Amino acid sequence: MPRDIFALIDCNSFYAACEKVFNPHLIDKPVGILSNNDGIIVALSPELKKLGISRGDAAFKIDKNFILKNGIHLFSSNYTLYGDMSNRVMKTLTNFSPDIEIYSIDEAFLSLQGFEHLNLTDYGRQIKKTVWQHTGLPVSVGIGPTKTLAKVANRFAKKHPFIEGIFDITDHPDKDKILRWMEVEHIWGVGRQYAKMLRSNGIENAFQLAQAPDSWVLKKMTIVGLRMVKELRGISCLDLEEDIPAKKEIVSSKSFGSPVTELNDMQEATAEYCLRAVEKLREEHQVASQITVFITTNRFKNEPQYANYATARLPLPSAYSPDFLHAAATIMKRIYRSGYNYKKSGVMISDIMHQSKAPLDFFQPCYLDDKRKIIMDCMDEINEKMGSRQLTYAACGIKKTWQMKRQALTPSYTTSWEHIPVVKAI
DNA sequence: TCTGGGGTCCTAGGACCC
DNA sequence: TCTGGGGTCCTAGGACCC
Repeated sequence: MPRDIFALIDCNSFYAACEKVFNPHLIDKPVGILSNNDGIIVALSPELKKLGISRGDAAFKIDKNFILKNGIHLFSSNYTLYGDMSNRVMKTLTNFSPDIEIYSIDEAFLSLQGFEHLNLTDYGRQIKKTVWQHTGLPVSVGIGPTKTLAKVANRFAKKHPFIEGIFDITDHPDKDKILRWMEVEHIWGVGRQYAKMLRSNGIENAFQLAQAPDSWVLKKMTIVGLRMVKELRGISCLDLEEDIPAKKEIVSSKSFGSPVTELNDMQEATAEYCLRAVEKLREEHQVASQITVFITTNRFKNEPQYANYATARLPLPSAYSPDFLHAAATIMKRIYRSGYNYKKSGVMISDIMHQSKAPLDFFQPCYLDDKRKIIMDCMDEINEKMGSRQLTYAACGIKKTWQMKRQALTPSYTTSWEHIPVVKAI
């Protein structure tokens, strides 16, 4: 069995880079992308990082004069745009290997097994160049015998401009040195808690972690941690996952643009999230029979706090929006208490199965067995063509005082005819 | 004034059954 | 005084990822 070879391709500052593609005057400018409700910075261009801004900083805390003086541009997050750009990147990557795992919106693993006769660093360079030509997005390429080492190589490539964004750690003479350079908190699979634990046990970098005894790692970090440590040693434990597994739960939740106090508003907002969740369910051709609704106040505020949730089961698995809207409204009535400033609500759909496996029932209307599916398909099609929520339910309300703030949203350049960029002859 | 949203996996412990 | 033990299923909580 030949050993595995993985490449991890990762877009640099993805959200900020997407904005720059369609706003060329932003190139070399500090750009930041905001979370929902324009609350915090979730993505930043290198130029913004250099000014001392970090992921997680509150947007309003950045001084207005500082923004003007440094030519900083902050945008609301435009997931429609980023999702579409992501598809273009992934489509390009499929030209470079038949085996691809789309790991996140801005990352993919490729298997390069069978490509060993090539100079893989050159191949990585070709990948980078092609993605740039097709999309205008810069990527980094890390190559290694395990996914975890490919991640290490990718980070090394990103942090060392002189190697131009491509690094192959396989059989590299400085491998140990690089593992020593890799601090534990940056290893894939080590988060805040584990990093703290490891450091308090004198383990500060990937090299030291790779030396730790199996039994100790197993005890402290479960089987997941042990797999990761083996991968650092060059033993591949994580396979490429090419088939996108069916979702086991679907969540839709959002913070409100401003605090909500009334039951009616809570129900409307939650109906909106519920609708989105069931839409996602239908996109995957699935049905579900369980719904959970949760609500919470703002835990950062010094005021009375309340959080609650409850679950309901549908008599039969369904993907018919009104089934879920009805259940959600009933749950909300049960868990809502007046006298609080609510910050957020959400809907989780679980107990999911493919629609072809849904049981039928002679005595009750079933999703696939009557007009319900036809109505849903029709609604989805109209909304797809005419813009989302052209056709919706009154349960979602009209005033929508709770709607999130997005004051600096860029156009949907690639997915809306109205927003498509126009080239003008001068 | 702010502090996102959407997922997965693993483990421990309780309920229940035989 | 002693009050099994093993298996399965479910849930909550904790860790991680982007």
